[in-house]
Amino acid sequence: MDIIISTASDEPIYRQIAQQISAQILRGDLPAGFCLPPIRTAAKELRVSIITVKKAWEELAREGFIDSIVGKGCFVASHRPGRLDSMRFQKARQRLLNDIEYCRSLGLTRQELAELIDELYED
Amino acid sequence: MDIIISTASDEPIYRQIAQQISAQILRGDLPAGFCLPPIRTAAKELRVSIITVKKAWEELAREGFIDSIVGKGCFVASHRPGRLDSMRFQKARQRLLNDIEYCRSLGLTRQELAELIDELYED
Amino acid sequence: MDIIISTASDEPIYRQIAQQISAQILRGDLPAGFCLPPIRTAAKELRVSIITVKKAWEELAREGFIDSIVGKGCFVASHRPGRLDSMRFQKARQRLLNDIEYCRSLGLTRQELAELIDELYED
Amino acid sequence: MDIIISTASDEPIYRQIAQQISAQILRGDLPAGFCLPPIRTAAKELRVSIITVKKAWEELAREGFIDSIVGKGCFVASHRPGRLDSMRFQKARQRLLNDIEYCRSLGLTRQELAELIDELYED
DNA sequence: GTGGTCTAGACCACC
DNA sequence: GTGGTCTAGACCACG
Repeated sequence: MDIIISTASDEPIYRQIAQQISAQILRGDLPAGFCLPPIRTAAKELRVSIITVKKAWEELAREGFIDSIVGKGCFVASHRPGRLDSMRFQKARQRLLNDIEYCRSLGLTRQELAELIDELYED
Repeated sequence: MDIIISTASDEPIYRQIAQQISAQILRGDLPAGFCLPPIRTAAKELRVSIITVKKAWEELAREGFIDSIVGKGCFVASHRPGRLDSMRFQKARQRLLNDIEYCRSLGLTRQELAELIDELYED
Repeated sequence: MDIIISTASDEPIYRQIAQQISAQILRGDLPAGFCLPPIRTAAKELRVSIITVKKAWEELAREGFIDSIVGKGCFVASHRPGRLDSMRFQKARQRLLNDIEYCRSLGLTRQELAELIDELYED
Repeated sequence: MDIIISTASDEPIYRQIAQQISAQILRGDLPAGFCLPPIRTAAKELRVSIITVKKAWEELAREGFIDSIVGKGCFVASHRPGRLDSMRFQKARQRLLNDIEYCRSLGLTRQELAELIDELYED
């Protein structure tokens, strides 16, 4: 449960949770078959409502990241080889698409954009 | 009023308007002193509520892009040389920050990120 | 709001609602652009919790049947021609698949199955 | 014990077991008087909890497919001639009823339904 | 013990 | 007014 919640963010809490867990799965930190903590436990640990955790788990199940089995728990789903990697790029692409377009509408050249991103990547 | 509104987007309408106008100012399409149309006119042309346009104008004024003069209208603010350019980068930086971090959490290397951005910049 | 809820059914209420509305859309009874009643109104009319209606609306939005616009309402989405018809068959196929297999495991011949279905179609 | 269990299915495990055994009885694969394995043995073989097998056996007994004799075991019940066959159709009818109605609500004609079933029966 | 559903009631941003 | 999120607390079926 390596999750950081920011109440300041405009991203809803349940989505923050889902995104961070899906990122962990995509990175390979959570292997297939791994059992997520029960929603009640996770809720207590993250200091949020059970329902908020449940919404996050639901989103993960809907996107195919986990399988939820009543009475047993929620488990990281297994994917065919290479699938995770392509999803990783797809997710990144989705997220970046609008921003790149926005930067272009700002008149940034390709060169300027590349430099900006390099600077930000360092943190 | 070269503005495209998408009701499907999750970005609120007033913010879509404000962003597109600020981008036009930053690009230099709207010069300092340019008079924005009155909110009622803009609302009619964009087919949105007056209150929506008002919020957009307010956001632009808050960010210092326009000055509102009671009884006369809203005018594009003038900036000292180089200021617009630095704002352009600041806006882009703000927008990209979270997403670059997300891409890093996905495990993308600097190289992979650069390639992805290049690909997206082409459209 | 031509919806019948059966508390006896093992199908959850929110899913009964979603299925009946999606069926109405697929049949063409609810045209593209049609505005669904607000969740509070629908909840009152159907005598269920607001949340139950919301879950139904969410499911419909997730499946692309409706678009939900904050502050305005939920509207039947438009589809390209022929799309609704193919979805109609896809939905039916999904639903029947398991049952046909079950009937086969029961040893029903194709002929017996056809007769049974004919009988049931009449009600 | 020719039984396949899918934890992914939304059908509870005990019901999957009961359905597959009842199908075997209805098909005549398990003759009257046949002795089912003791629940502990079955549980071990199927890799499920004892309580799950117990529930499956109970369901079968409730439906009249088996008789449970304390201290001796569970035996496939005997039926008067023709009874099994009528039960076979009754089971199929039960299962198909809701789905045929759903297909009708989708606006499928009798003809379309028949073609769809034919297609699915082939697998 | 687990997840799934349903409930009531609150606050928020947007239009 | 609208939908979106978060809250607390209940009951159920399943294993």
